[in-house]
Amino acid sequence: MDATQDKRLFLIDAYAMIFRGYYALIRNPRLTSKGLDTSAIFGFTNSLIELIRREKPTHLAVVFDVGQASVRTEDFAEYKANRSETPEAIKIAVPYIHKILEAMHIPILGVEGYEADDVIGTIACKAEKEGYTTFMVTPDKDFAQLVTDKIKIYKPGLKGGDIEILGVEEVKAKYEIEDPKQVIDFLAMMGDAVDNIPGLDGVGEKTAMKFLKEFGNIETLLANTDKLKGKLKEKVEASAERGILSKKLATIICDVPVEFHQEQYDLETPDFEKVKEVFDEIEFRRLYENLYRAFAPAATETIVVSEVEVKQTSAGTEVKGQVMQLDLFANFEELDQATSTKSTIEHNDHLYQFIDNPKAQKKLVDNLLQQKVVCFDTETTSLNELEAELVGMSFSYKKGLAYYIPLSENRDEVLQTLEIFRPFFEKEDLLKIAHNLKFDYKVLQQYDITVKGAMFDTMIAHYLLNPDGRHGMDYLSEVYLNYKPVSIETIIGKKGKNQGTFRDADLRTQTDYAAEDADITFQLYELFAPQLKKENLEELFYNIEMPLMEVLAKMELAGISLDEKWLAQESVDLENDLRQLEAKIFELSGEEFNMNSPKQLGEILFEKMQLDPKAKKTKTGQYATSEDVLQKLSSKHEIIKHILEYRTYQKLKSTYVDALPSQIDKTDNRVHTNFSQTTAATGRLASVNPNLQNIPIRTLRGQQIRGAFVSGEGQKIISADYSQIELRLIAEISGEENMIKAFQDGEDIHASTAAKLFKIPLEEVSKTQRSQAKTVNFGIIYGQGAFALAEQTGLSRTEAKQMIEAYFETYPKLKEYMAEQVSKARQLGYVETILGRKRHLKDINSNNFVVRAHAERNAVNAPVQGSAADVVKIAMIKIDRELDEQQLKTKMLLQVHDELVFESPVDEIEAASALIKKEMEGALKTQVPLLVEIGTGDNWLEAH
DNA sequence: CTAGACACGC
DNA sequence: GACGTACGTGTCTAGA
Repeated sequence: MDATQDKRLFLIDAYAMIFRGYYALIRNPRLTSKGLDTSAIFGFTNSLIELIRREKPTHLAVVFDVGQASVRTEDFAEYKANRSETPEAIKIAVPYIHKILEAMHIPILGVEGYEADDVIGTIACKAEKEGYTTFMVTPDKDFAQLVTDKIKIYKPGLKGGDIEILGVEEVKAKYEIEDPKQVIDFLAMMGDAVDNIPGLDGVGEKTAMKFLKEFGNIETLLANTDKLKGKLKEKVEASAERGILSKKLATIICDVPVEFHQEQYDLETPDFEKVKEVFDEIEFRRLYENLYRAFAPAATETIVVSEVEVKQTSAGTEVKGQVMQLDLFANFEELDQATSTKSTIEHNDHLYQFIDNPKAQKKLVDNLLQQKVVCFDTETTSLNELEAELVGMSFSYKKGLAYYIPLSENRDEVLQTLEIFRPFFEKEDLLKIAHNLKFDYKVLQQYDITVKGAMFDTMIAHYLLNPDGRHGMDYLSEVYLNYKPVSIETIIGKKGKNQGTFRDADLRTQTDYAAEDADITFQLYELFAPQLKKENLEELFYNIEMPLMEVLAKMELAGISLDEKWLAQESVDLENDLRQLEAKIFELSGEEFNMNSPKQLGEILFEKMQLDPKAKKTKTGQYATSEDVLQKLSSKHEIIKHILEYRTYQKLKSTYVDALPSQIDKTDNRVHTNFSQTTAATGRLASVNPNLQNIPIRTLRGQQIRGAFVSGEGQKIISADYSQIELRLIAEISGEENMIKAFQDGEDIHASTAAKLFKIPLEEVSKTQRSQAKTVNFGIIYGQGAFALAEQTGLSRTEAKQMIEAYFETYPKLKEYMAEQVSKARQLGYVETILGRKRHLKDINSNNFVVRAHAERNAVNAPVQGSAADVVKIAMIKIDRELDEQQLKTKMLLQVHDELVFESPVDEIEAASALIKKEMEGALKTQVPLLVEIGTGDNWLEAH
């Protein structure tokens, strides 16, 4: 700003502002520190800083009344007597304010015997001759101060926003007068010129206005009282003296002995250190940051942030920070409310700020659109995306710098604000980072915003880097950034019925939390992105997991319909069956007990009934009563089969029949599961809330529950299943020709395996032999040993061992492959899938047999299970794209590891089925054909 | 409120 | 000689 062109002198009436600040604030909970009421200090200082920030004065001084105003001493006697005692807080405030002003290098003026008004008026007159525009900063509404055309009244608003600036023109217009000095006559008449001095009796605002027009000033009025009538005449004449006194007291004396040396008033940069000392003493935190911002270099909209140095040491990450020079919005006039809120500038490592002004928000978006990489985060009222209402959004594209956009409770207003941000979310070549992006994606989708283009989920990134670990942001921050973020629970309360929502928090708290999340996530991105590249995981990340995230989001939002009527009836039926079984069991055991307690059941079976003298116990000393244990006892007592049946029904009822209806979303009557992309270490998905990946299928009664998953009106369910995908993939990966050939010839793989194992023609394979071969096939996939095999097949240990040997003879490459995986794990510490998904096996060299054996089994299993997961994921992405491309309305609803479930309008079932089968079978180029079995029906059971 | 036992899926 | 298939989630009980 060029001072020679625009010389703006601000003169503050100190006591007036201190009083005003005090009275404005005492209505609020008191600002105290060390037991002192700091309202007056805060009110004044806050207004001062706000003034500097907004107006950028070139010159500034604060004027105090000093001593008795001797010029008016006599007149003051009565005037003062009517004043109430100065509040203690104001007496305390003055010395602190002096200290603050000194530290800020702001001149303190005052002339013995004169009021601040007089001093200001005199200086203003002198400054005018030097070409200044002078602003008298005062909360008073008397315009007697308007001693010259050049002076303006600057009346700061209570909350910083509603300032009022009154110059001559404004005053003339307001009072419809020629000479602004007439205002004092007006005020003297109605008694509003000086505190506690009433004006003329019987004269209010309207009468005063009339008198002003008729007589011009108070003296003329009083000289012509004969023109008045009745009571009014009497009253005015009687109170004439007071009116004159009032005018006299309010008239500014413009010849105070004070010089105006402009250089004395130059606004200088404060001594921040000193100010901070004072602020620290009275515990003003936010004010310091505001002060800092107020003095930030003007006229720049770019971020000037000094770099923060990060040092990795053995003790952890060391962050050395510099002060942020400036934020985005310095000198941005429209930004009324966009004050920075983070109080930790003393840490010098970050700047968090909220922006609630649409113009400023647009500015921010302009800025975001110029970035290549931006991190964002949404804050909502709920973790359930369907219920969640947006409370705010935060953005960060530079470490230590983040913005928070608070959003209205009114949905229409939120939609308006989101329109401003739409270009950001939709920009293709802008990498949008978030932690658990699927959540934000779904929430925004509910507001008609589709996040498009390049995306980066730091949670998924970490999952690929370390699939076994935890991936929560707080955890990652502590581990990788050595920083413990503000816990959400400190804001909204502990989990439970009394937990509030993010909306209940005040804006400053919201800003701190939300901005921090965006900042941290951005920093995690900076760490993880290069690591993904280094570990060759970029392809998997950008081409599989991130696109899959979108597919999953769509599936979850779609949900699936349930036959509630059937479930309700089934609940009743199951309950009846359970009560009958229970009665039977109690009768047989001769005692009533809690059937749902394995502990009680064990005691009944093994102590009271003595069904097995060598009963197995669990590690806690309880009797084991799991299914396999009971199964072996079934011949001993009739009660066992009832118990097993009871258990099955109890499970069906509690987990499915009763639980599922409670998960139905009220708005669309469908259940919306969540597919977790980061929990299964092998690369599989997991389904939660509810888990729709473990809906019964094996037992007849269990199967009926699948029947309750129904298609909507005019639609059918399509279910597509990979046939033996894991076995096919292990054949493929190991290059085992015998197995590959069997698959290529379309043989029944288990029968084929049995034929080879038992060296008999395929046609002669018995049911038992096929079943045994099947068990071995699965055992191989899981790295099972002879002992477990024997247990499952009923063979002896030796027989089982022989069978495994025979198996490896049949499929020699398989044996090789398994050994290779283990040795690869030993050397590299990890194994990987066909797409390079890694699983780290730190226990592979353990001396503990059990631990090591576990790791070895993982070494074999992880690539197989993981590769199968990869293939299904590829298929899902391709199907989603094709459906979109061909504009089909068929929707993917569920994924159950090797099965995909769709809902398809009746008229496109054939097209959709063909498309699905094609994409699934062609997901990966393999020697071994991938076979998909597909079916349709009115519900999931029929489709199978 | 947590750990353990159990049962469902692939 | 040990050793008991992988990966998950949800429900319930018991005990602190």
